[in-house]
Amino acid sequence: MATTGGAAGRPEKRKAITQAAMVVFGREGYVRASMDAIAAEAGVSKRTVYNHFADKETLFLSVALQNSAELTEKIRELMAKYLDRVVDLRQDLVDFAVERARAVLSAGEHGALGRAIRAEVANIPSDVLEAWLEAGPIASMRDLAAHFEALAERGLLVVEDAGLAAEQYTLLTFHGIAERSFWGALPVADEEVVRIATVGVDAFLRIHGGPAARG
Amino acid sequence: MATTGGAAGRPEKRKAITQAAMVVFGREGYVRASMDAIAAEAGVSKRTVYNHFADKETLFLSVALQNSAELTEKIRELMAKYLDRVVDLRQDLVDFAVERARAVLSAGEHGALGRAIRAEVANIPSDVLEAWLEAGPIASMRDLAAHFEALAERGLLVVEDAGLAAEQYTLLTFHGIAERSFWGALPVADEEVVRIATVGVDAFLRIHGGPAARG
DNA sequence: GTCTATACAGGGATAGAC
DNA sequence: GTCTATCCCTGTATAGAC
Repeated sequence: MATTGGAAGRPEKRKAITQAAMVVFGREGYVRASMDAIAAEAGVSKRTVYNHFADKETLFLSVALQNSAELTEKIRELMAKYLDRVVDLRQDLVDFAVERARAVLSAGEHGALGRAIRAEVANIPSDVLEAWLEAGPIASMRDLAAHFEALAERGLLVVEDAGLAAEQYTLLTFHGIAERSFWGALPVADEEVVRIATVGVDAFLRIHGGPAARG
Repeated sequence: MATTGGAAGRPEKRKAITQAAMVVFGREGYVRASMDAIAAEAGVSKRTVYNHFADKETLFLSVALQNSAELTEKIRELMAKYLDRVVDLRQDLVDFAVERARAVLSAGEHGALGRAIRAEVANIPSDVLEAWLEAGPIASMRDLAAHFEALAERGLLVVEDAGLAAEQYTLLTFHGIAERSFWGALPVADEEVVRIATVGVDAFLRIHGGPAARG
């Protein structure tokens, strides 16, 4: 399977194509999405799509990697906003959980494409899948672990293994929401998202809450 | 979308068709799977398949419901084995988590079809989806909650809300494994499954462990 | 010289006809 | 149980337009 896209043509067209591919792949899934529909969504001719990307699979893998990098960056910003200068740990952990769920599971380009990628995992070449994991979920988990380590140094958390704490926080908050919505395929009420995040954070703090967080 | 299958024809043929459909839908996913492949796998003619099921979608939804009921029953048996007469709570919770993950995420008929269903969630009519949830994940969660309530009465667990405890146990043990394997699409080493389950149970017991479980 | 528009070849799918 | 009508998709080719 080829994994690189061509480089010819105008860059603004290329951007329109990748953007359209995210929308259509996200909406229809890989198999159902047609190159005709992507070309139409991008407002370019199909020939132009094939001028930039060798074939359907190359286009898909390309936008998958791009999407995972963008999403990691977005989550990084959310961590900077909520976890860099923590004053109310519980509230900040809840807010971060809610906003992360919104970002990752949004019906918009990010969440929908992520679902399409997960559905195709068995058909993605392993080197590309590893690159996707590394640029996406693994990178975010590392970022979160680093923040938890900093919080532990302030006595707000007690963690032997910050990576493990990051995974448990993610399971208890994010995955509860992801499962309920089938990774964004079905809508979940906002109050429900907040409720799951709050309950999850409380459970997390029972495991890893530090002395400085009590009282 | 039709949701009922026809009733004509020999029952053993019908069973061969549903079995084959689980295998092929599980292996290929809904869109890629062809009715030809299902007929061949079942060892019947395609006409026979259409004689029992109106169309591809009807067949898929039918086996989805059947699969979820079977899986719920299997998990029920696992609970009876590990959670009915608990002597070593931690060990039994770990064993149940490992066996449940094996059952649900198995590469065989059960896990693979579950992945196909999850990938198609957005295209499944909501009444069928609700029936699937009710016969599957929701039923299992209720069963688990009932067991946790019994364990709480023995002082082995402390739970205000047994349903919540069941969900947190599931998140901390099962979903950690499900996520790592993309719901069974990728293999996960047996030791890794045991490790995740053990760490998850320890975290769960920090939240909900009762006085009778300590020492 | 890249883009649009369109048409076309080749393959495979569903669903129904015989 | 085979055979086939009809449709759709991928990827290429052939025109002309800015």
